[in-house]
Amino acid sequence: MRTESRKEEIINAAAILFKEKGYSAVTMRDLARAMGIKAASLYNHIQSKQEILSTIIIDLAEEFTSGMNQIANSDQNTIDKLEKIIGLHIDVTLRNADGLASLNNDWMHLEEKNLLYFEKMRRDYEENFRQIVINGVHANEIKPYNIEIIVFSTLSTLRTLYLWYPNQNNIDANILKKDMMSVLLKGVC
Amino acid sequence: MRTESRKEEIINAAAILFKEKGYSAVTMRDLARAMGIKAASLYNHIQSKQEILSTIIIDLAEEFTSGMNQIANSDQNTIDKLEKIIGLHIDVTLRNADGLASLNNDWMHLEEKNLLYFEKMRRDYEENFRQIVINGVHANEIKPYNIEIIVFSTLSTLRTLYLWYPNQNNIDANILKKDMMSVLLKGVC
DNA sequence: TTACAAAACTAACAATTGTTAGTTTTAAAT
DNA sequence: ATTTAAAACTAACAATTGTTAGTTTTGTAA
Repeated sequence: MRTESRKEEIINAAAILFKEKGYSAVTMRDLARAMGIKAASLYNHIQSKQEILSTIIIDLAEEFTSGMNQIANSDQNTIDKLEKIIGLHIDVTLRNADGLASLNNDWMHLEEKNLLYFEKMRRDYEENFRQIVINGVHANEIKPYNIEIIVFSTLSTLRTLYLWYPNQNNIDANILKKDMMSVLLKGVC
Repeated sequence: MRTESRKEEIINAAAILFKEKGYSAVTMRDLARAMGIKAASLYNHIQSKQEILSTIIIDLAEEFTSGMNQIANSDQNTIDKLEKIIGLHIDVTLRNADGLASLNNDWMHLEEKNLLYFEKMRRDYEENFRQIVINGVHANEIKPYNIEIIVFSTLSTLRTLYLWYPNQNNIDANILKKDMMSVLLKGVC
């Protein structure tokens, strides 16, 4: 197993702290304390607090972008695509739940350039999702409810997984995927 | 129409700023600038930055608590109760979407006493919700999926309404309630 | 043992933070 | 016109912020 570099250790520790209190409330001295070193020592490994944030968020956003593009460009039916999207969110959540907190709550603290890049990726992701739902309605695979409400309610659940899943002990990822499909698509009553 | 006091104006302005950047990233000078006065002048109306945050969050949490208690103690069937809960979230979101951002993202910055009070209200709210779902399953009104997944996916959507609803121009509240019921309960395919 | 790079340290900085004290302005009631 | 309370102001504070400069320690390869 690949041992993580000191820089990666710092970024992971930062993600945990950012999850607990948000980017702005975490000081470099907090982060240093969590690493067992002094704040100035962090700068042997990272360039700035901002670099930590953008690494966490942009890496995750690119992961979602890449995953979504593959799914959207595939020739599966709507239900299969939605299943793949749910799987994507569950996989990313399992691998990096802490980072997802920053992506969801601290993206607005990215500096200009990365902020624009992030916002474009998020817009594109949502647009891909919306098109899949629209196609599903046209193909009679999805009920003709208000598109925006379907997109919003589904995405809001998937985006919030990071808050919930780490607290559920031993729900197997595959069982979760199956149940999440049922609840999100087939309804509960 | 009741004119709002200067203190209420400050709290409303603060809620908007907290929504945009989070509690920790908003300075008293930011807030003063938004009000068109100097930072020190704010203290003629409020006691502290912390008081602003706790007013925003605790008022909203008590509103949810009171609404949920009425619903949980009523003798309606499960579906009607869920409909009332959805209505509660939509009503609160319509009235104070900005404040809900703080409730969702900045509750951890409450000081000890209010933090414990808030966490208890949130626990009780969730437990009430869970019991309603459990009773619904027993009464065969709700499909016997994993309870935690039903509770999580529904609540995550309702909690995130504040991000989405203000951006939808003129979706009537009653239509939204009806569609949200359909999507959350009857499924989309 | 020496050499060297990685990674820690101490000390300090300029800027920003929430907040206080004391004073002046504004506007309505007498 | 005078009084009074509300609401603004200026000036300053002590603490905390992200970050830099320069130095010392640590561990590994030659």
